[in-house]
Amino acid sequence: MAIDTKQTILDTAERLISEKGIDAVSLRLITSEAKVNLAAVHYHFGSKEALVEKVFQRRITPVNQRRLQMLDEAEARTGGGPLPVEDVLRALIEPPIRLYQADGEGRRFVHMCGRIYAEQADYVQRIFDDLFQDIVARFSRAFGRALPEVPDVERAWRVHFSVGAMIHTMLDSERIQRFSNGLCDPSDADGTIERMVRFCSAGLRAEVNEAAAEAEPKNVEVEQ
Amino acid sequence: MAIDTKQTILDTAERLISEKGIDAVSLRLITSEAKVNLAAVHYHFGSKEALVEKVFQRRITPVNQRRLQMLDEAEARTGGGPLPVEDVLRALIEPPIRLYQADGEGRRFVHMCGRIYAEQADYVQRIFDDLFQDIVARFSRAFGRALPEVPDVERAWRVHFSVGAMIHTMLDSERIQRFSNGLCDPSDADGTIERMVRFCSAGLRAEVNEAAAEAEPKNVEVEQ
DNA sequence: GCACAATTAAAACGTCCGTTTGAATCGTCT
DNA sequence: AGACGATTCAAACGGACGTTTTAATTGTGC
Repeated sequence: MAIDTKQTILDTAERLISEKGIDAVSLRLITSEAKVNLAAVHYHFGSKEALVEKVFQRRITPVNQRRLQMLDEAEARTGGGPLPVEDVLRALIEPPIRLYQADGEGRRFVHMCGRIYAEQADYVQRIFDDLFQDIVARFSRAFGRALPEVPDVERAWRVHFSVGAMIHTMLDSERIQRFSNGLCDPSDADGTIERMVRFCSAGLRAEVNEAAAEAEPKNVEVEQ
Repeated sequence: MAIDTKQTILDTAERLISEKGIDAVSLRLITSEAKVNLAAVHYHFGSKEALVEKVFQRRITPVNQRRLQMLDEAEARTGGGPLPVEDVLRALIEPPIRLYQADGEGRRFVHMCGRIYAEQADYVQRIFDDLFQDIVARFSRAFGRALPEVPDVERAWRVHFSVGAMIHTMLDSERIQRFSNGLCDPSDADGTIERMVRFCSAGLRAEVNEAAAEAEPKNVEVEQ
């Protein structure tokens, strides 16, 4: 049946890509493990690129929807008052990390997400940027509201660092277990989320280094 | 002349890998841009893997030496007293980031470093782990000395987050320029370093969430 | 039950890859 | 000058890849 073939390909591709990366996984490997014909990928998806996009989009869409929903809820909770930066961070971090704990499927996706973010191929970058355009815009504004006392430049850098901590944890959650001699348990989603929120909120709210801030005001062209 | 060929291959490979990633760069591309014969790679290096290792090792070795040297200096400065976490962070972060500002070569290497760290192939992971074994050990101890009040588990997580911020900045330094509409200048090494140190030190020193810390003490097997 | 579209199947296509081969060339020393 | 190791070169090898083609099979509406 068609739907089963399509689903099986998607599931198998997701699993293999999350384990090995996009380049290292051939269509022949995917189709042989999925027990479907090699040509089925092109029949159902058109190309490997389109398959990769579908695999990624299928999972990231609900994650990003949940992110926006949590941000909406956080903003609704505050009314017009100050927006706690912890809430913004949680909205950004919790949906993907929570998946890691959920089941094997979720864990696979989180790995794949990190892998894809780190991927260098142009078409992957394009897929990524397309799917994250709204998220970037909404969260940039939210962090601005949550941290009005932090200058724009500093805030942009610190959000960048926070995203780095998140991506790195998603991509490399096993490495921390190895490097910490098993002390840290990356499958503890609640703990991971709370620790990351704690770490990033402290970093985001740190006092601004005045010396560095004053050294900055050379005119910077704002593009686009 | 032999040395020139070898150097040219190394330089060209470094440039191309930093731009496109390992998998996306073929030996044919490297040798054609370097204007040397295809077989020269195998003559001088033995294999593509060995070339990649050499390319990476050539640059990372002095970086890691400088890191250890800065850590030594920081520890010498304190005598037996408390070790400022900012000094440890600076020893970790400054050597690679400083390269970014230095010249085109350095910038290329920093990109490549981020790319390689994110690479999924097994042999790349092996190269990386080999070259970083000492660094991991020394810095783990240094962070322990600098943050005795932070429990081991929390500190391991926070160092992991800090490394994530660093890797992400090394890998994706252009993305912050784009996302911040040109506000942030990744070629300002001093600013980048100070901001990252500020961010990470605040995160590393944040108060430990007691609820999370108390939820933790299930017995965790320490492997190896 | 038949016609027709949707799907699956097997095989081949052309391309690019890392690697190897064997001869030609270069540099250096006697 | 001649010999010999070091290096360069053109060419080919075998394999893997994404994609395409063409035929067989299946499912569905009349």
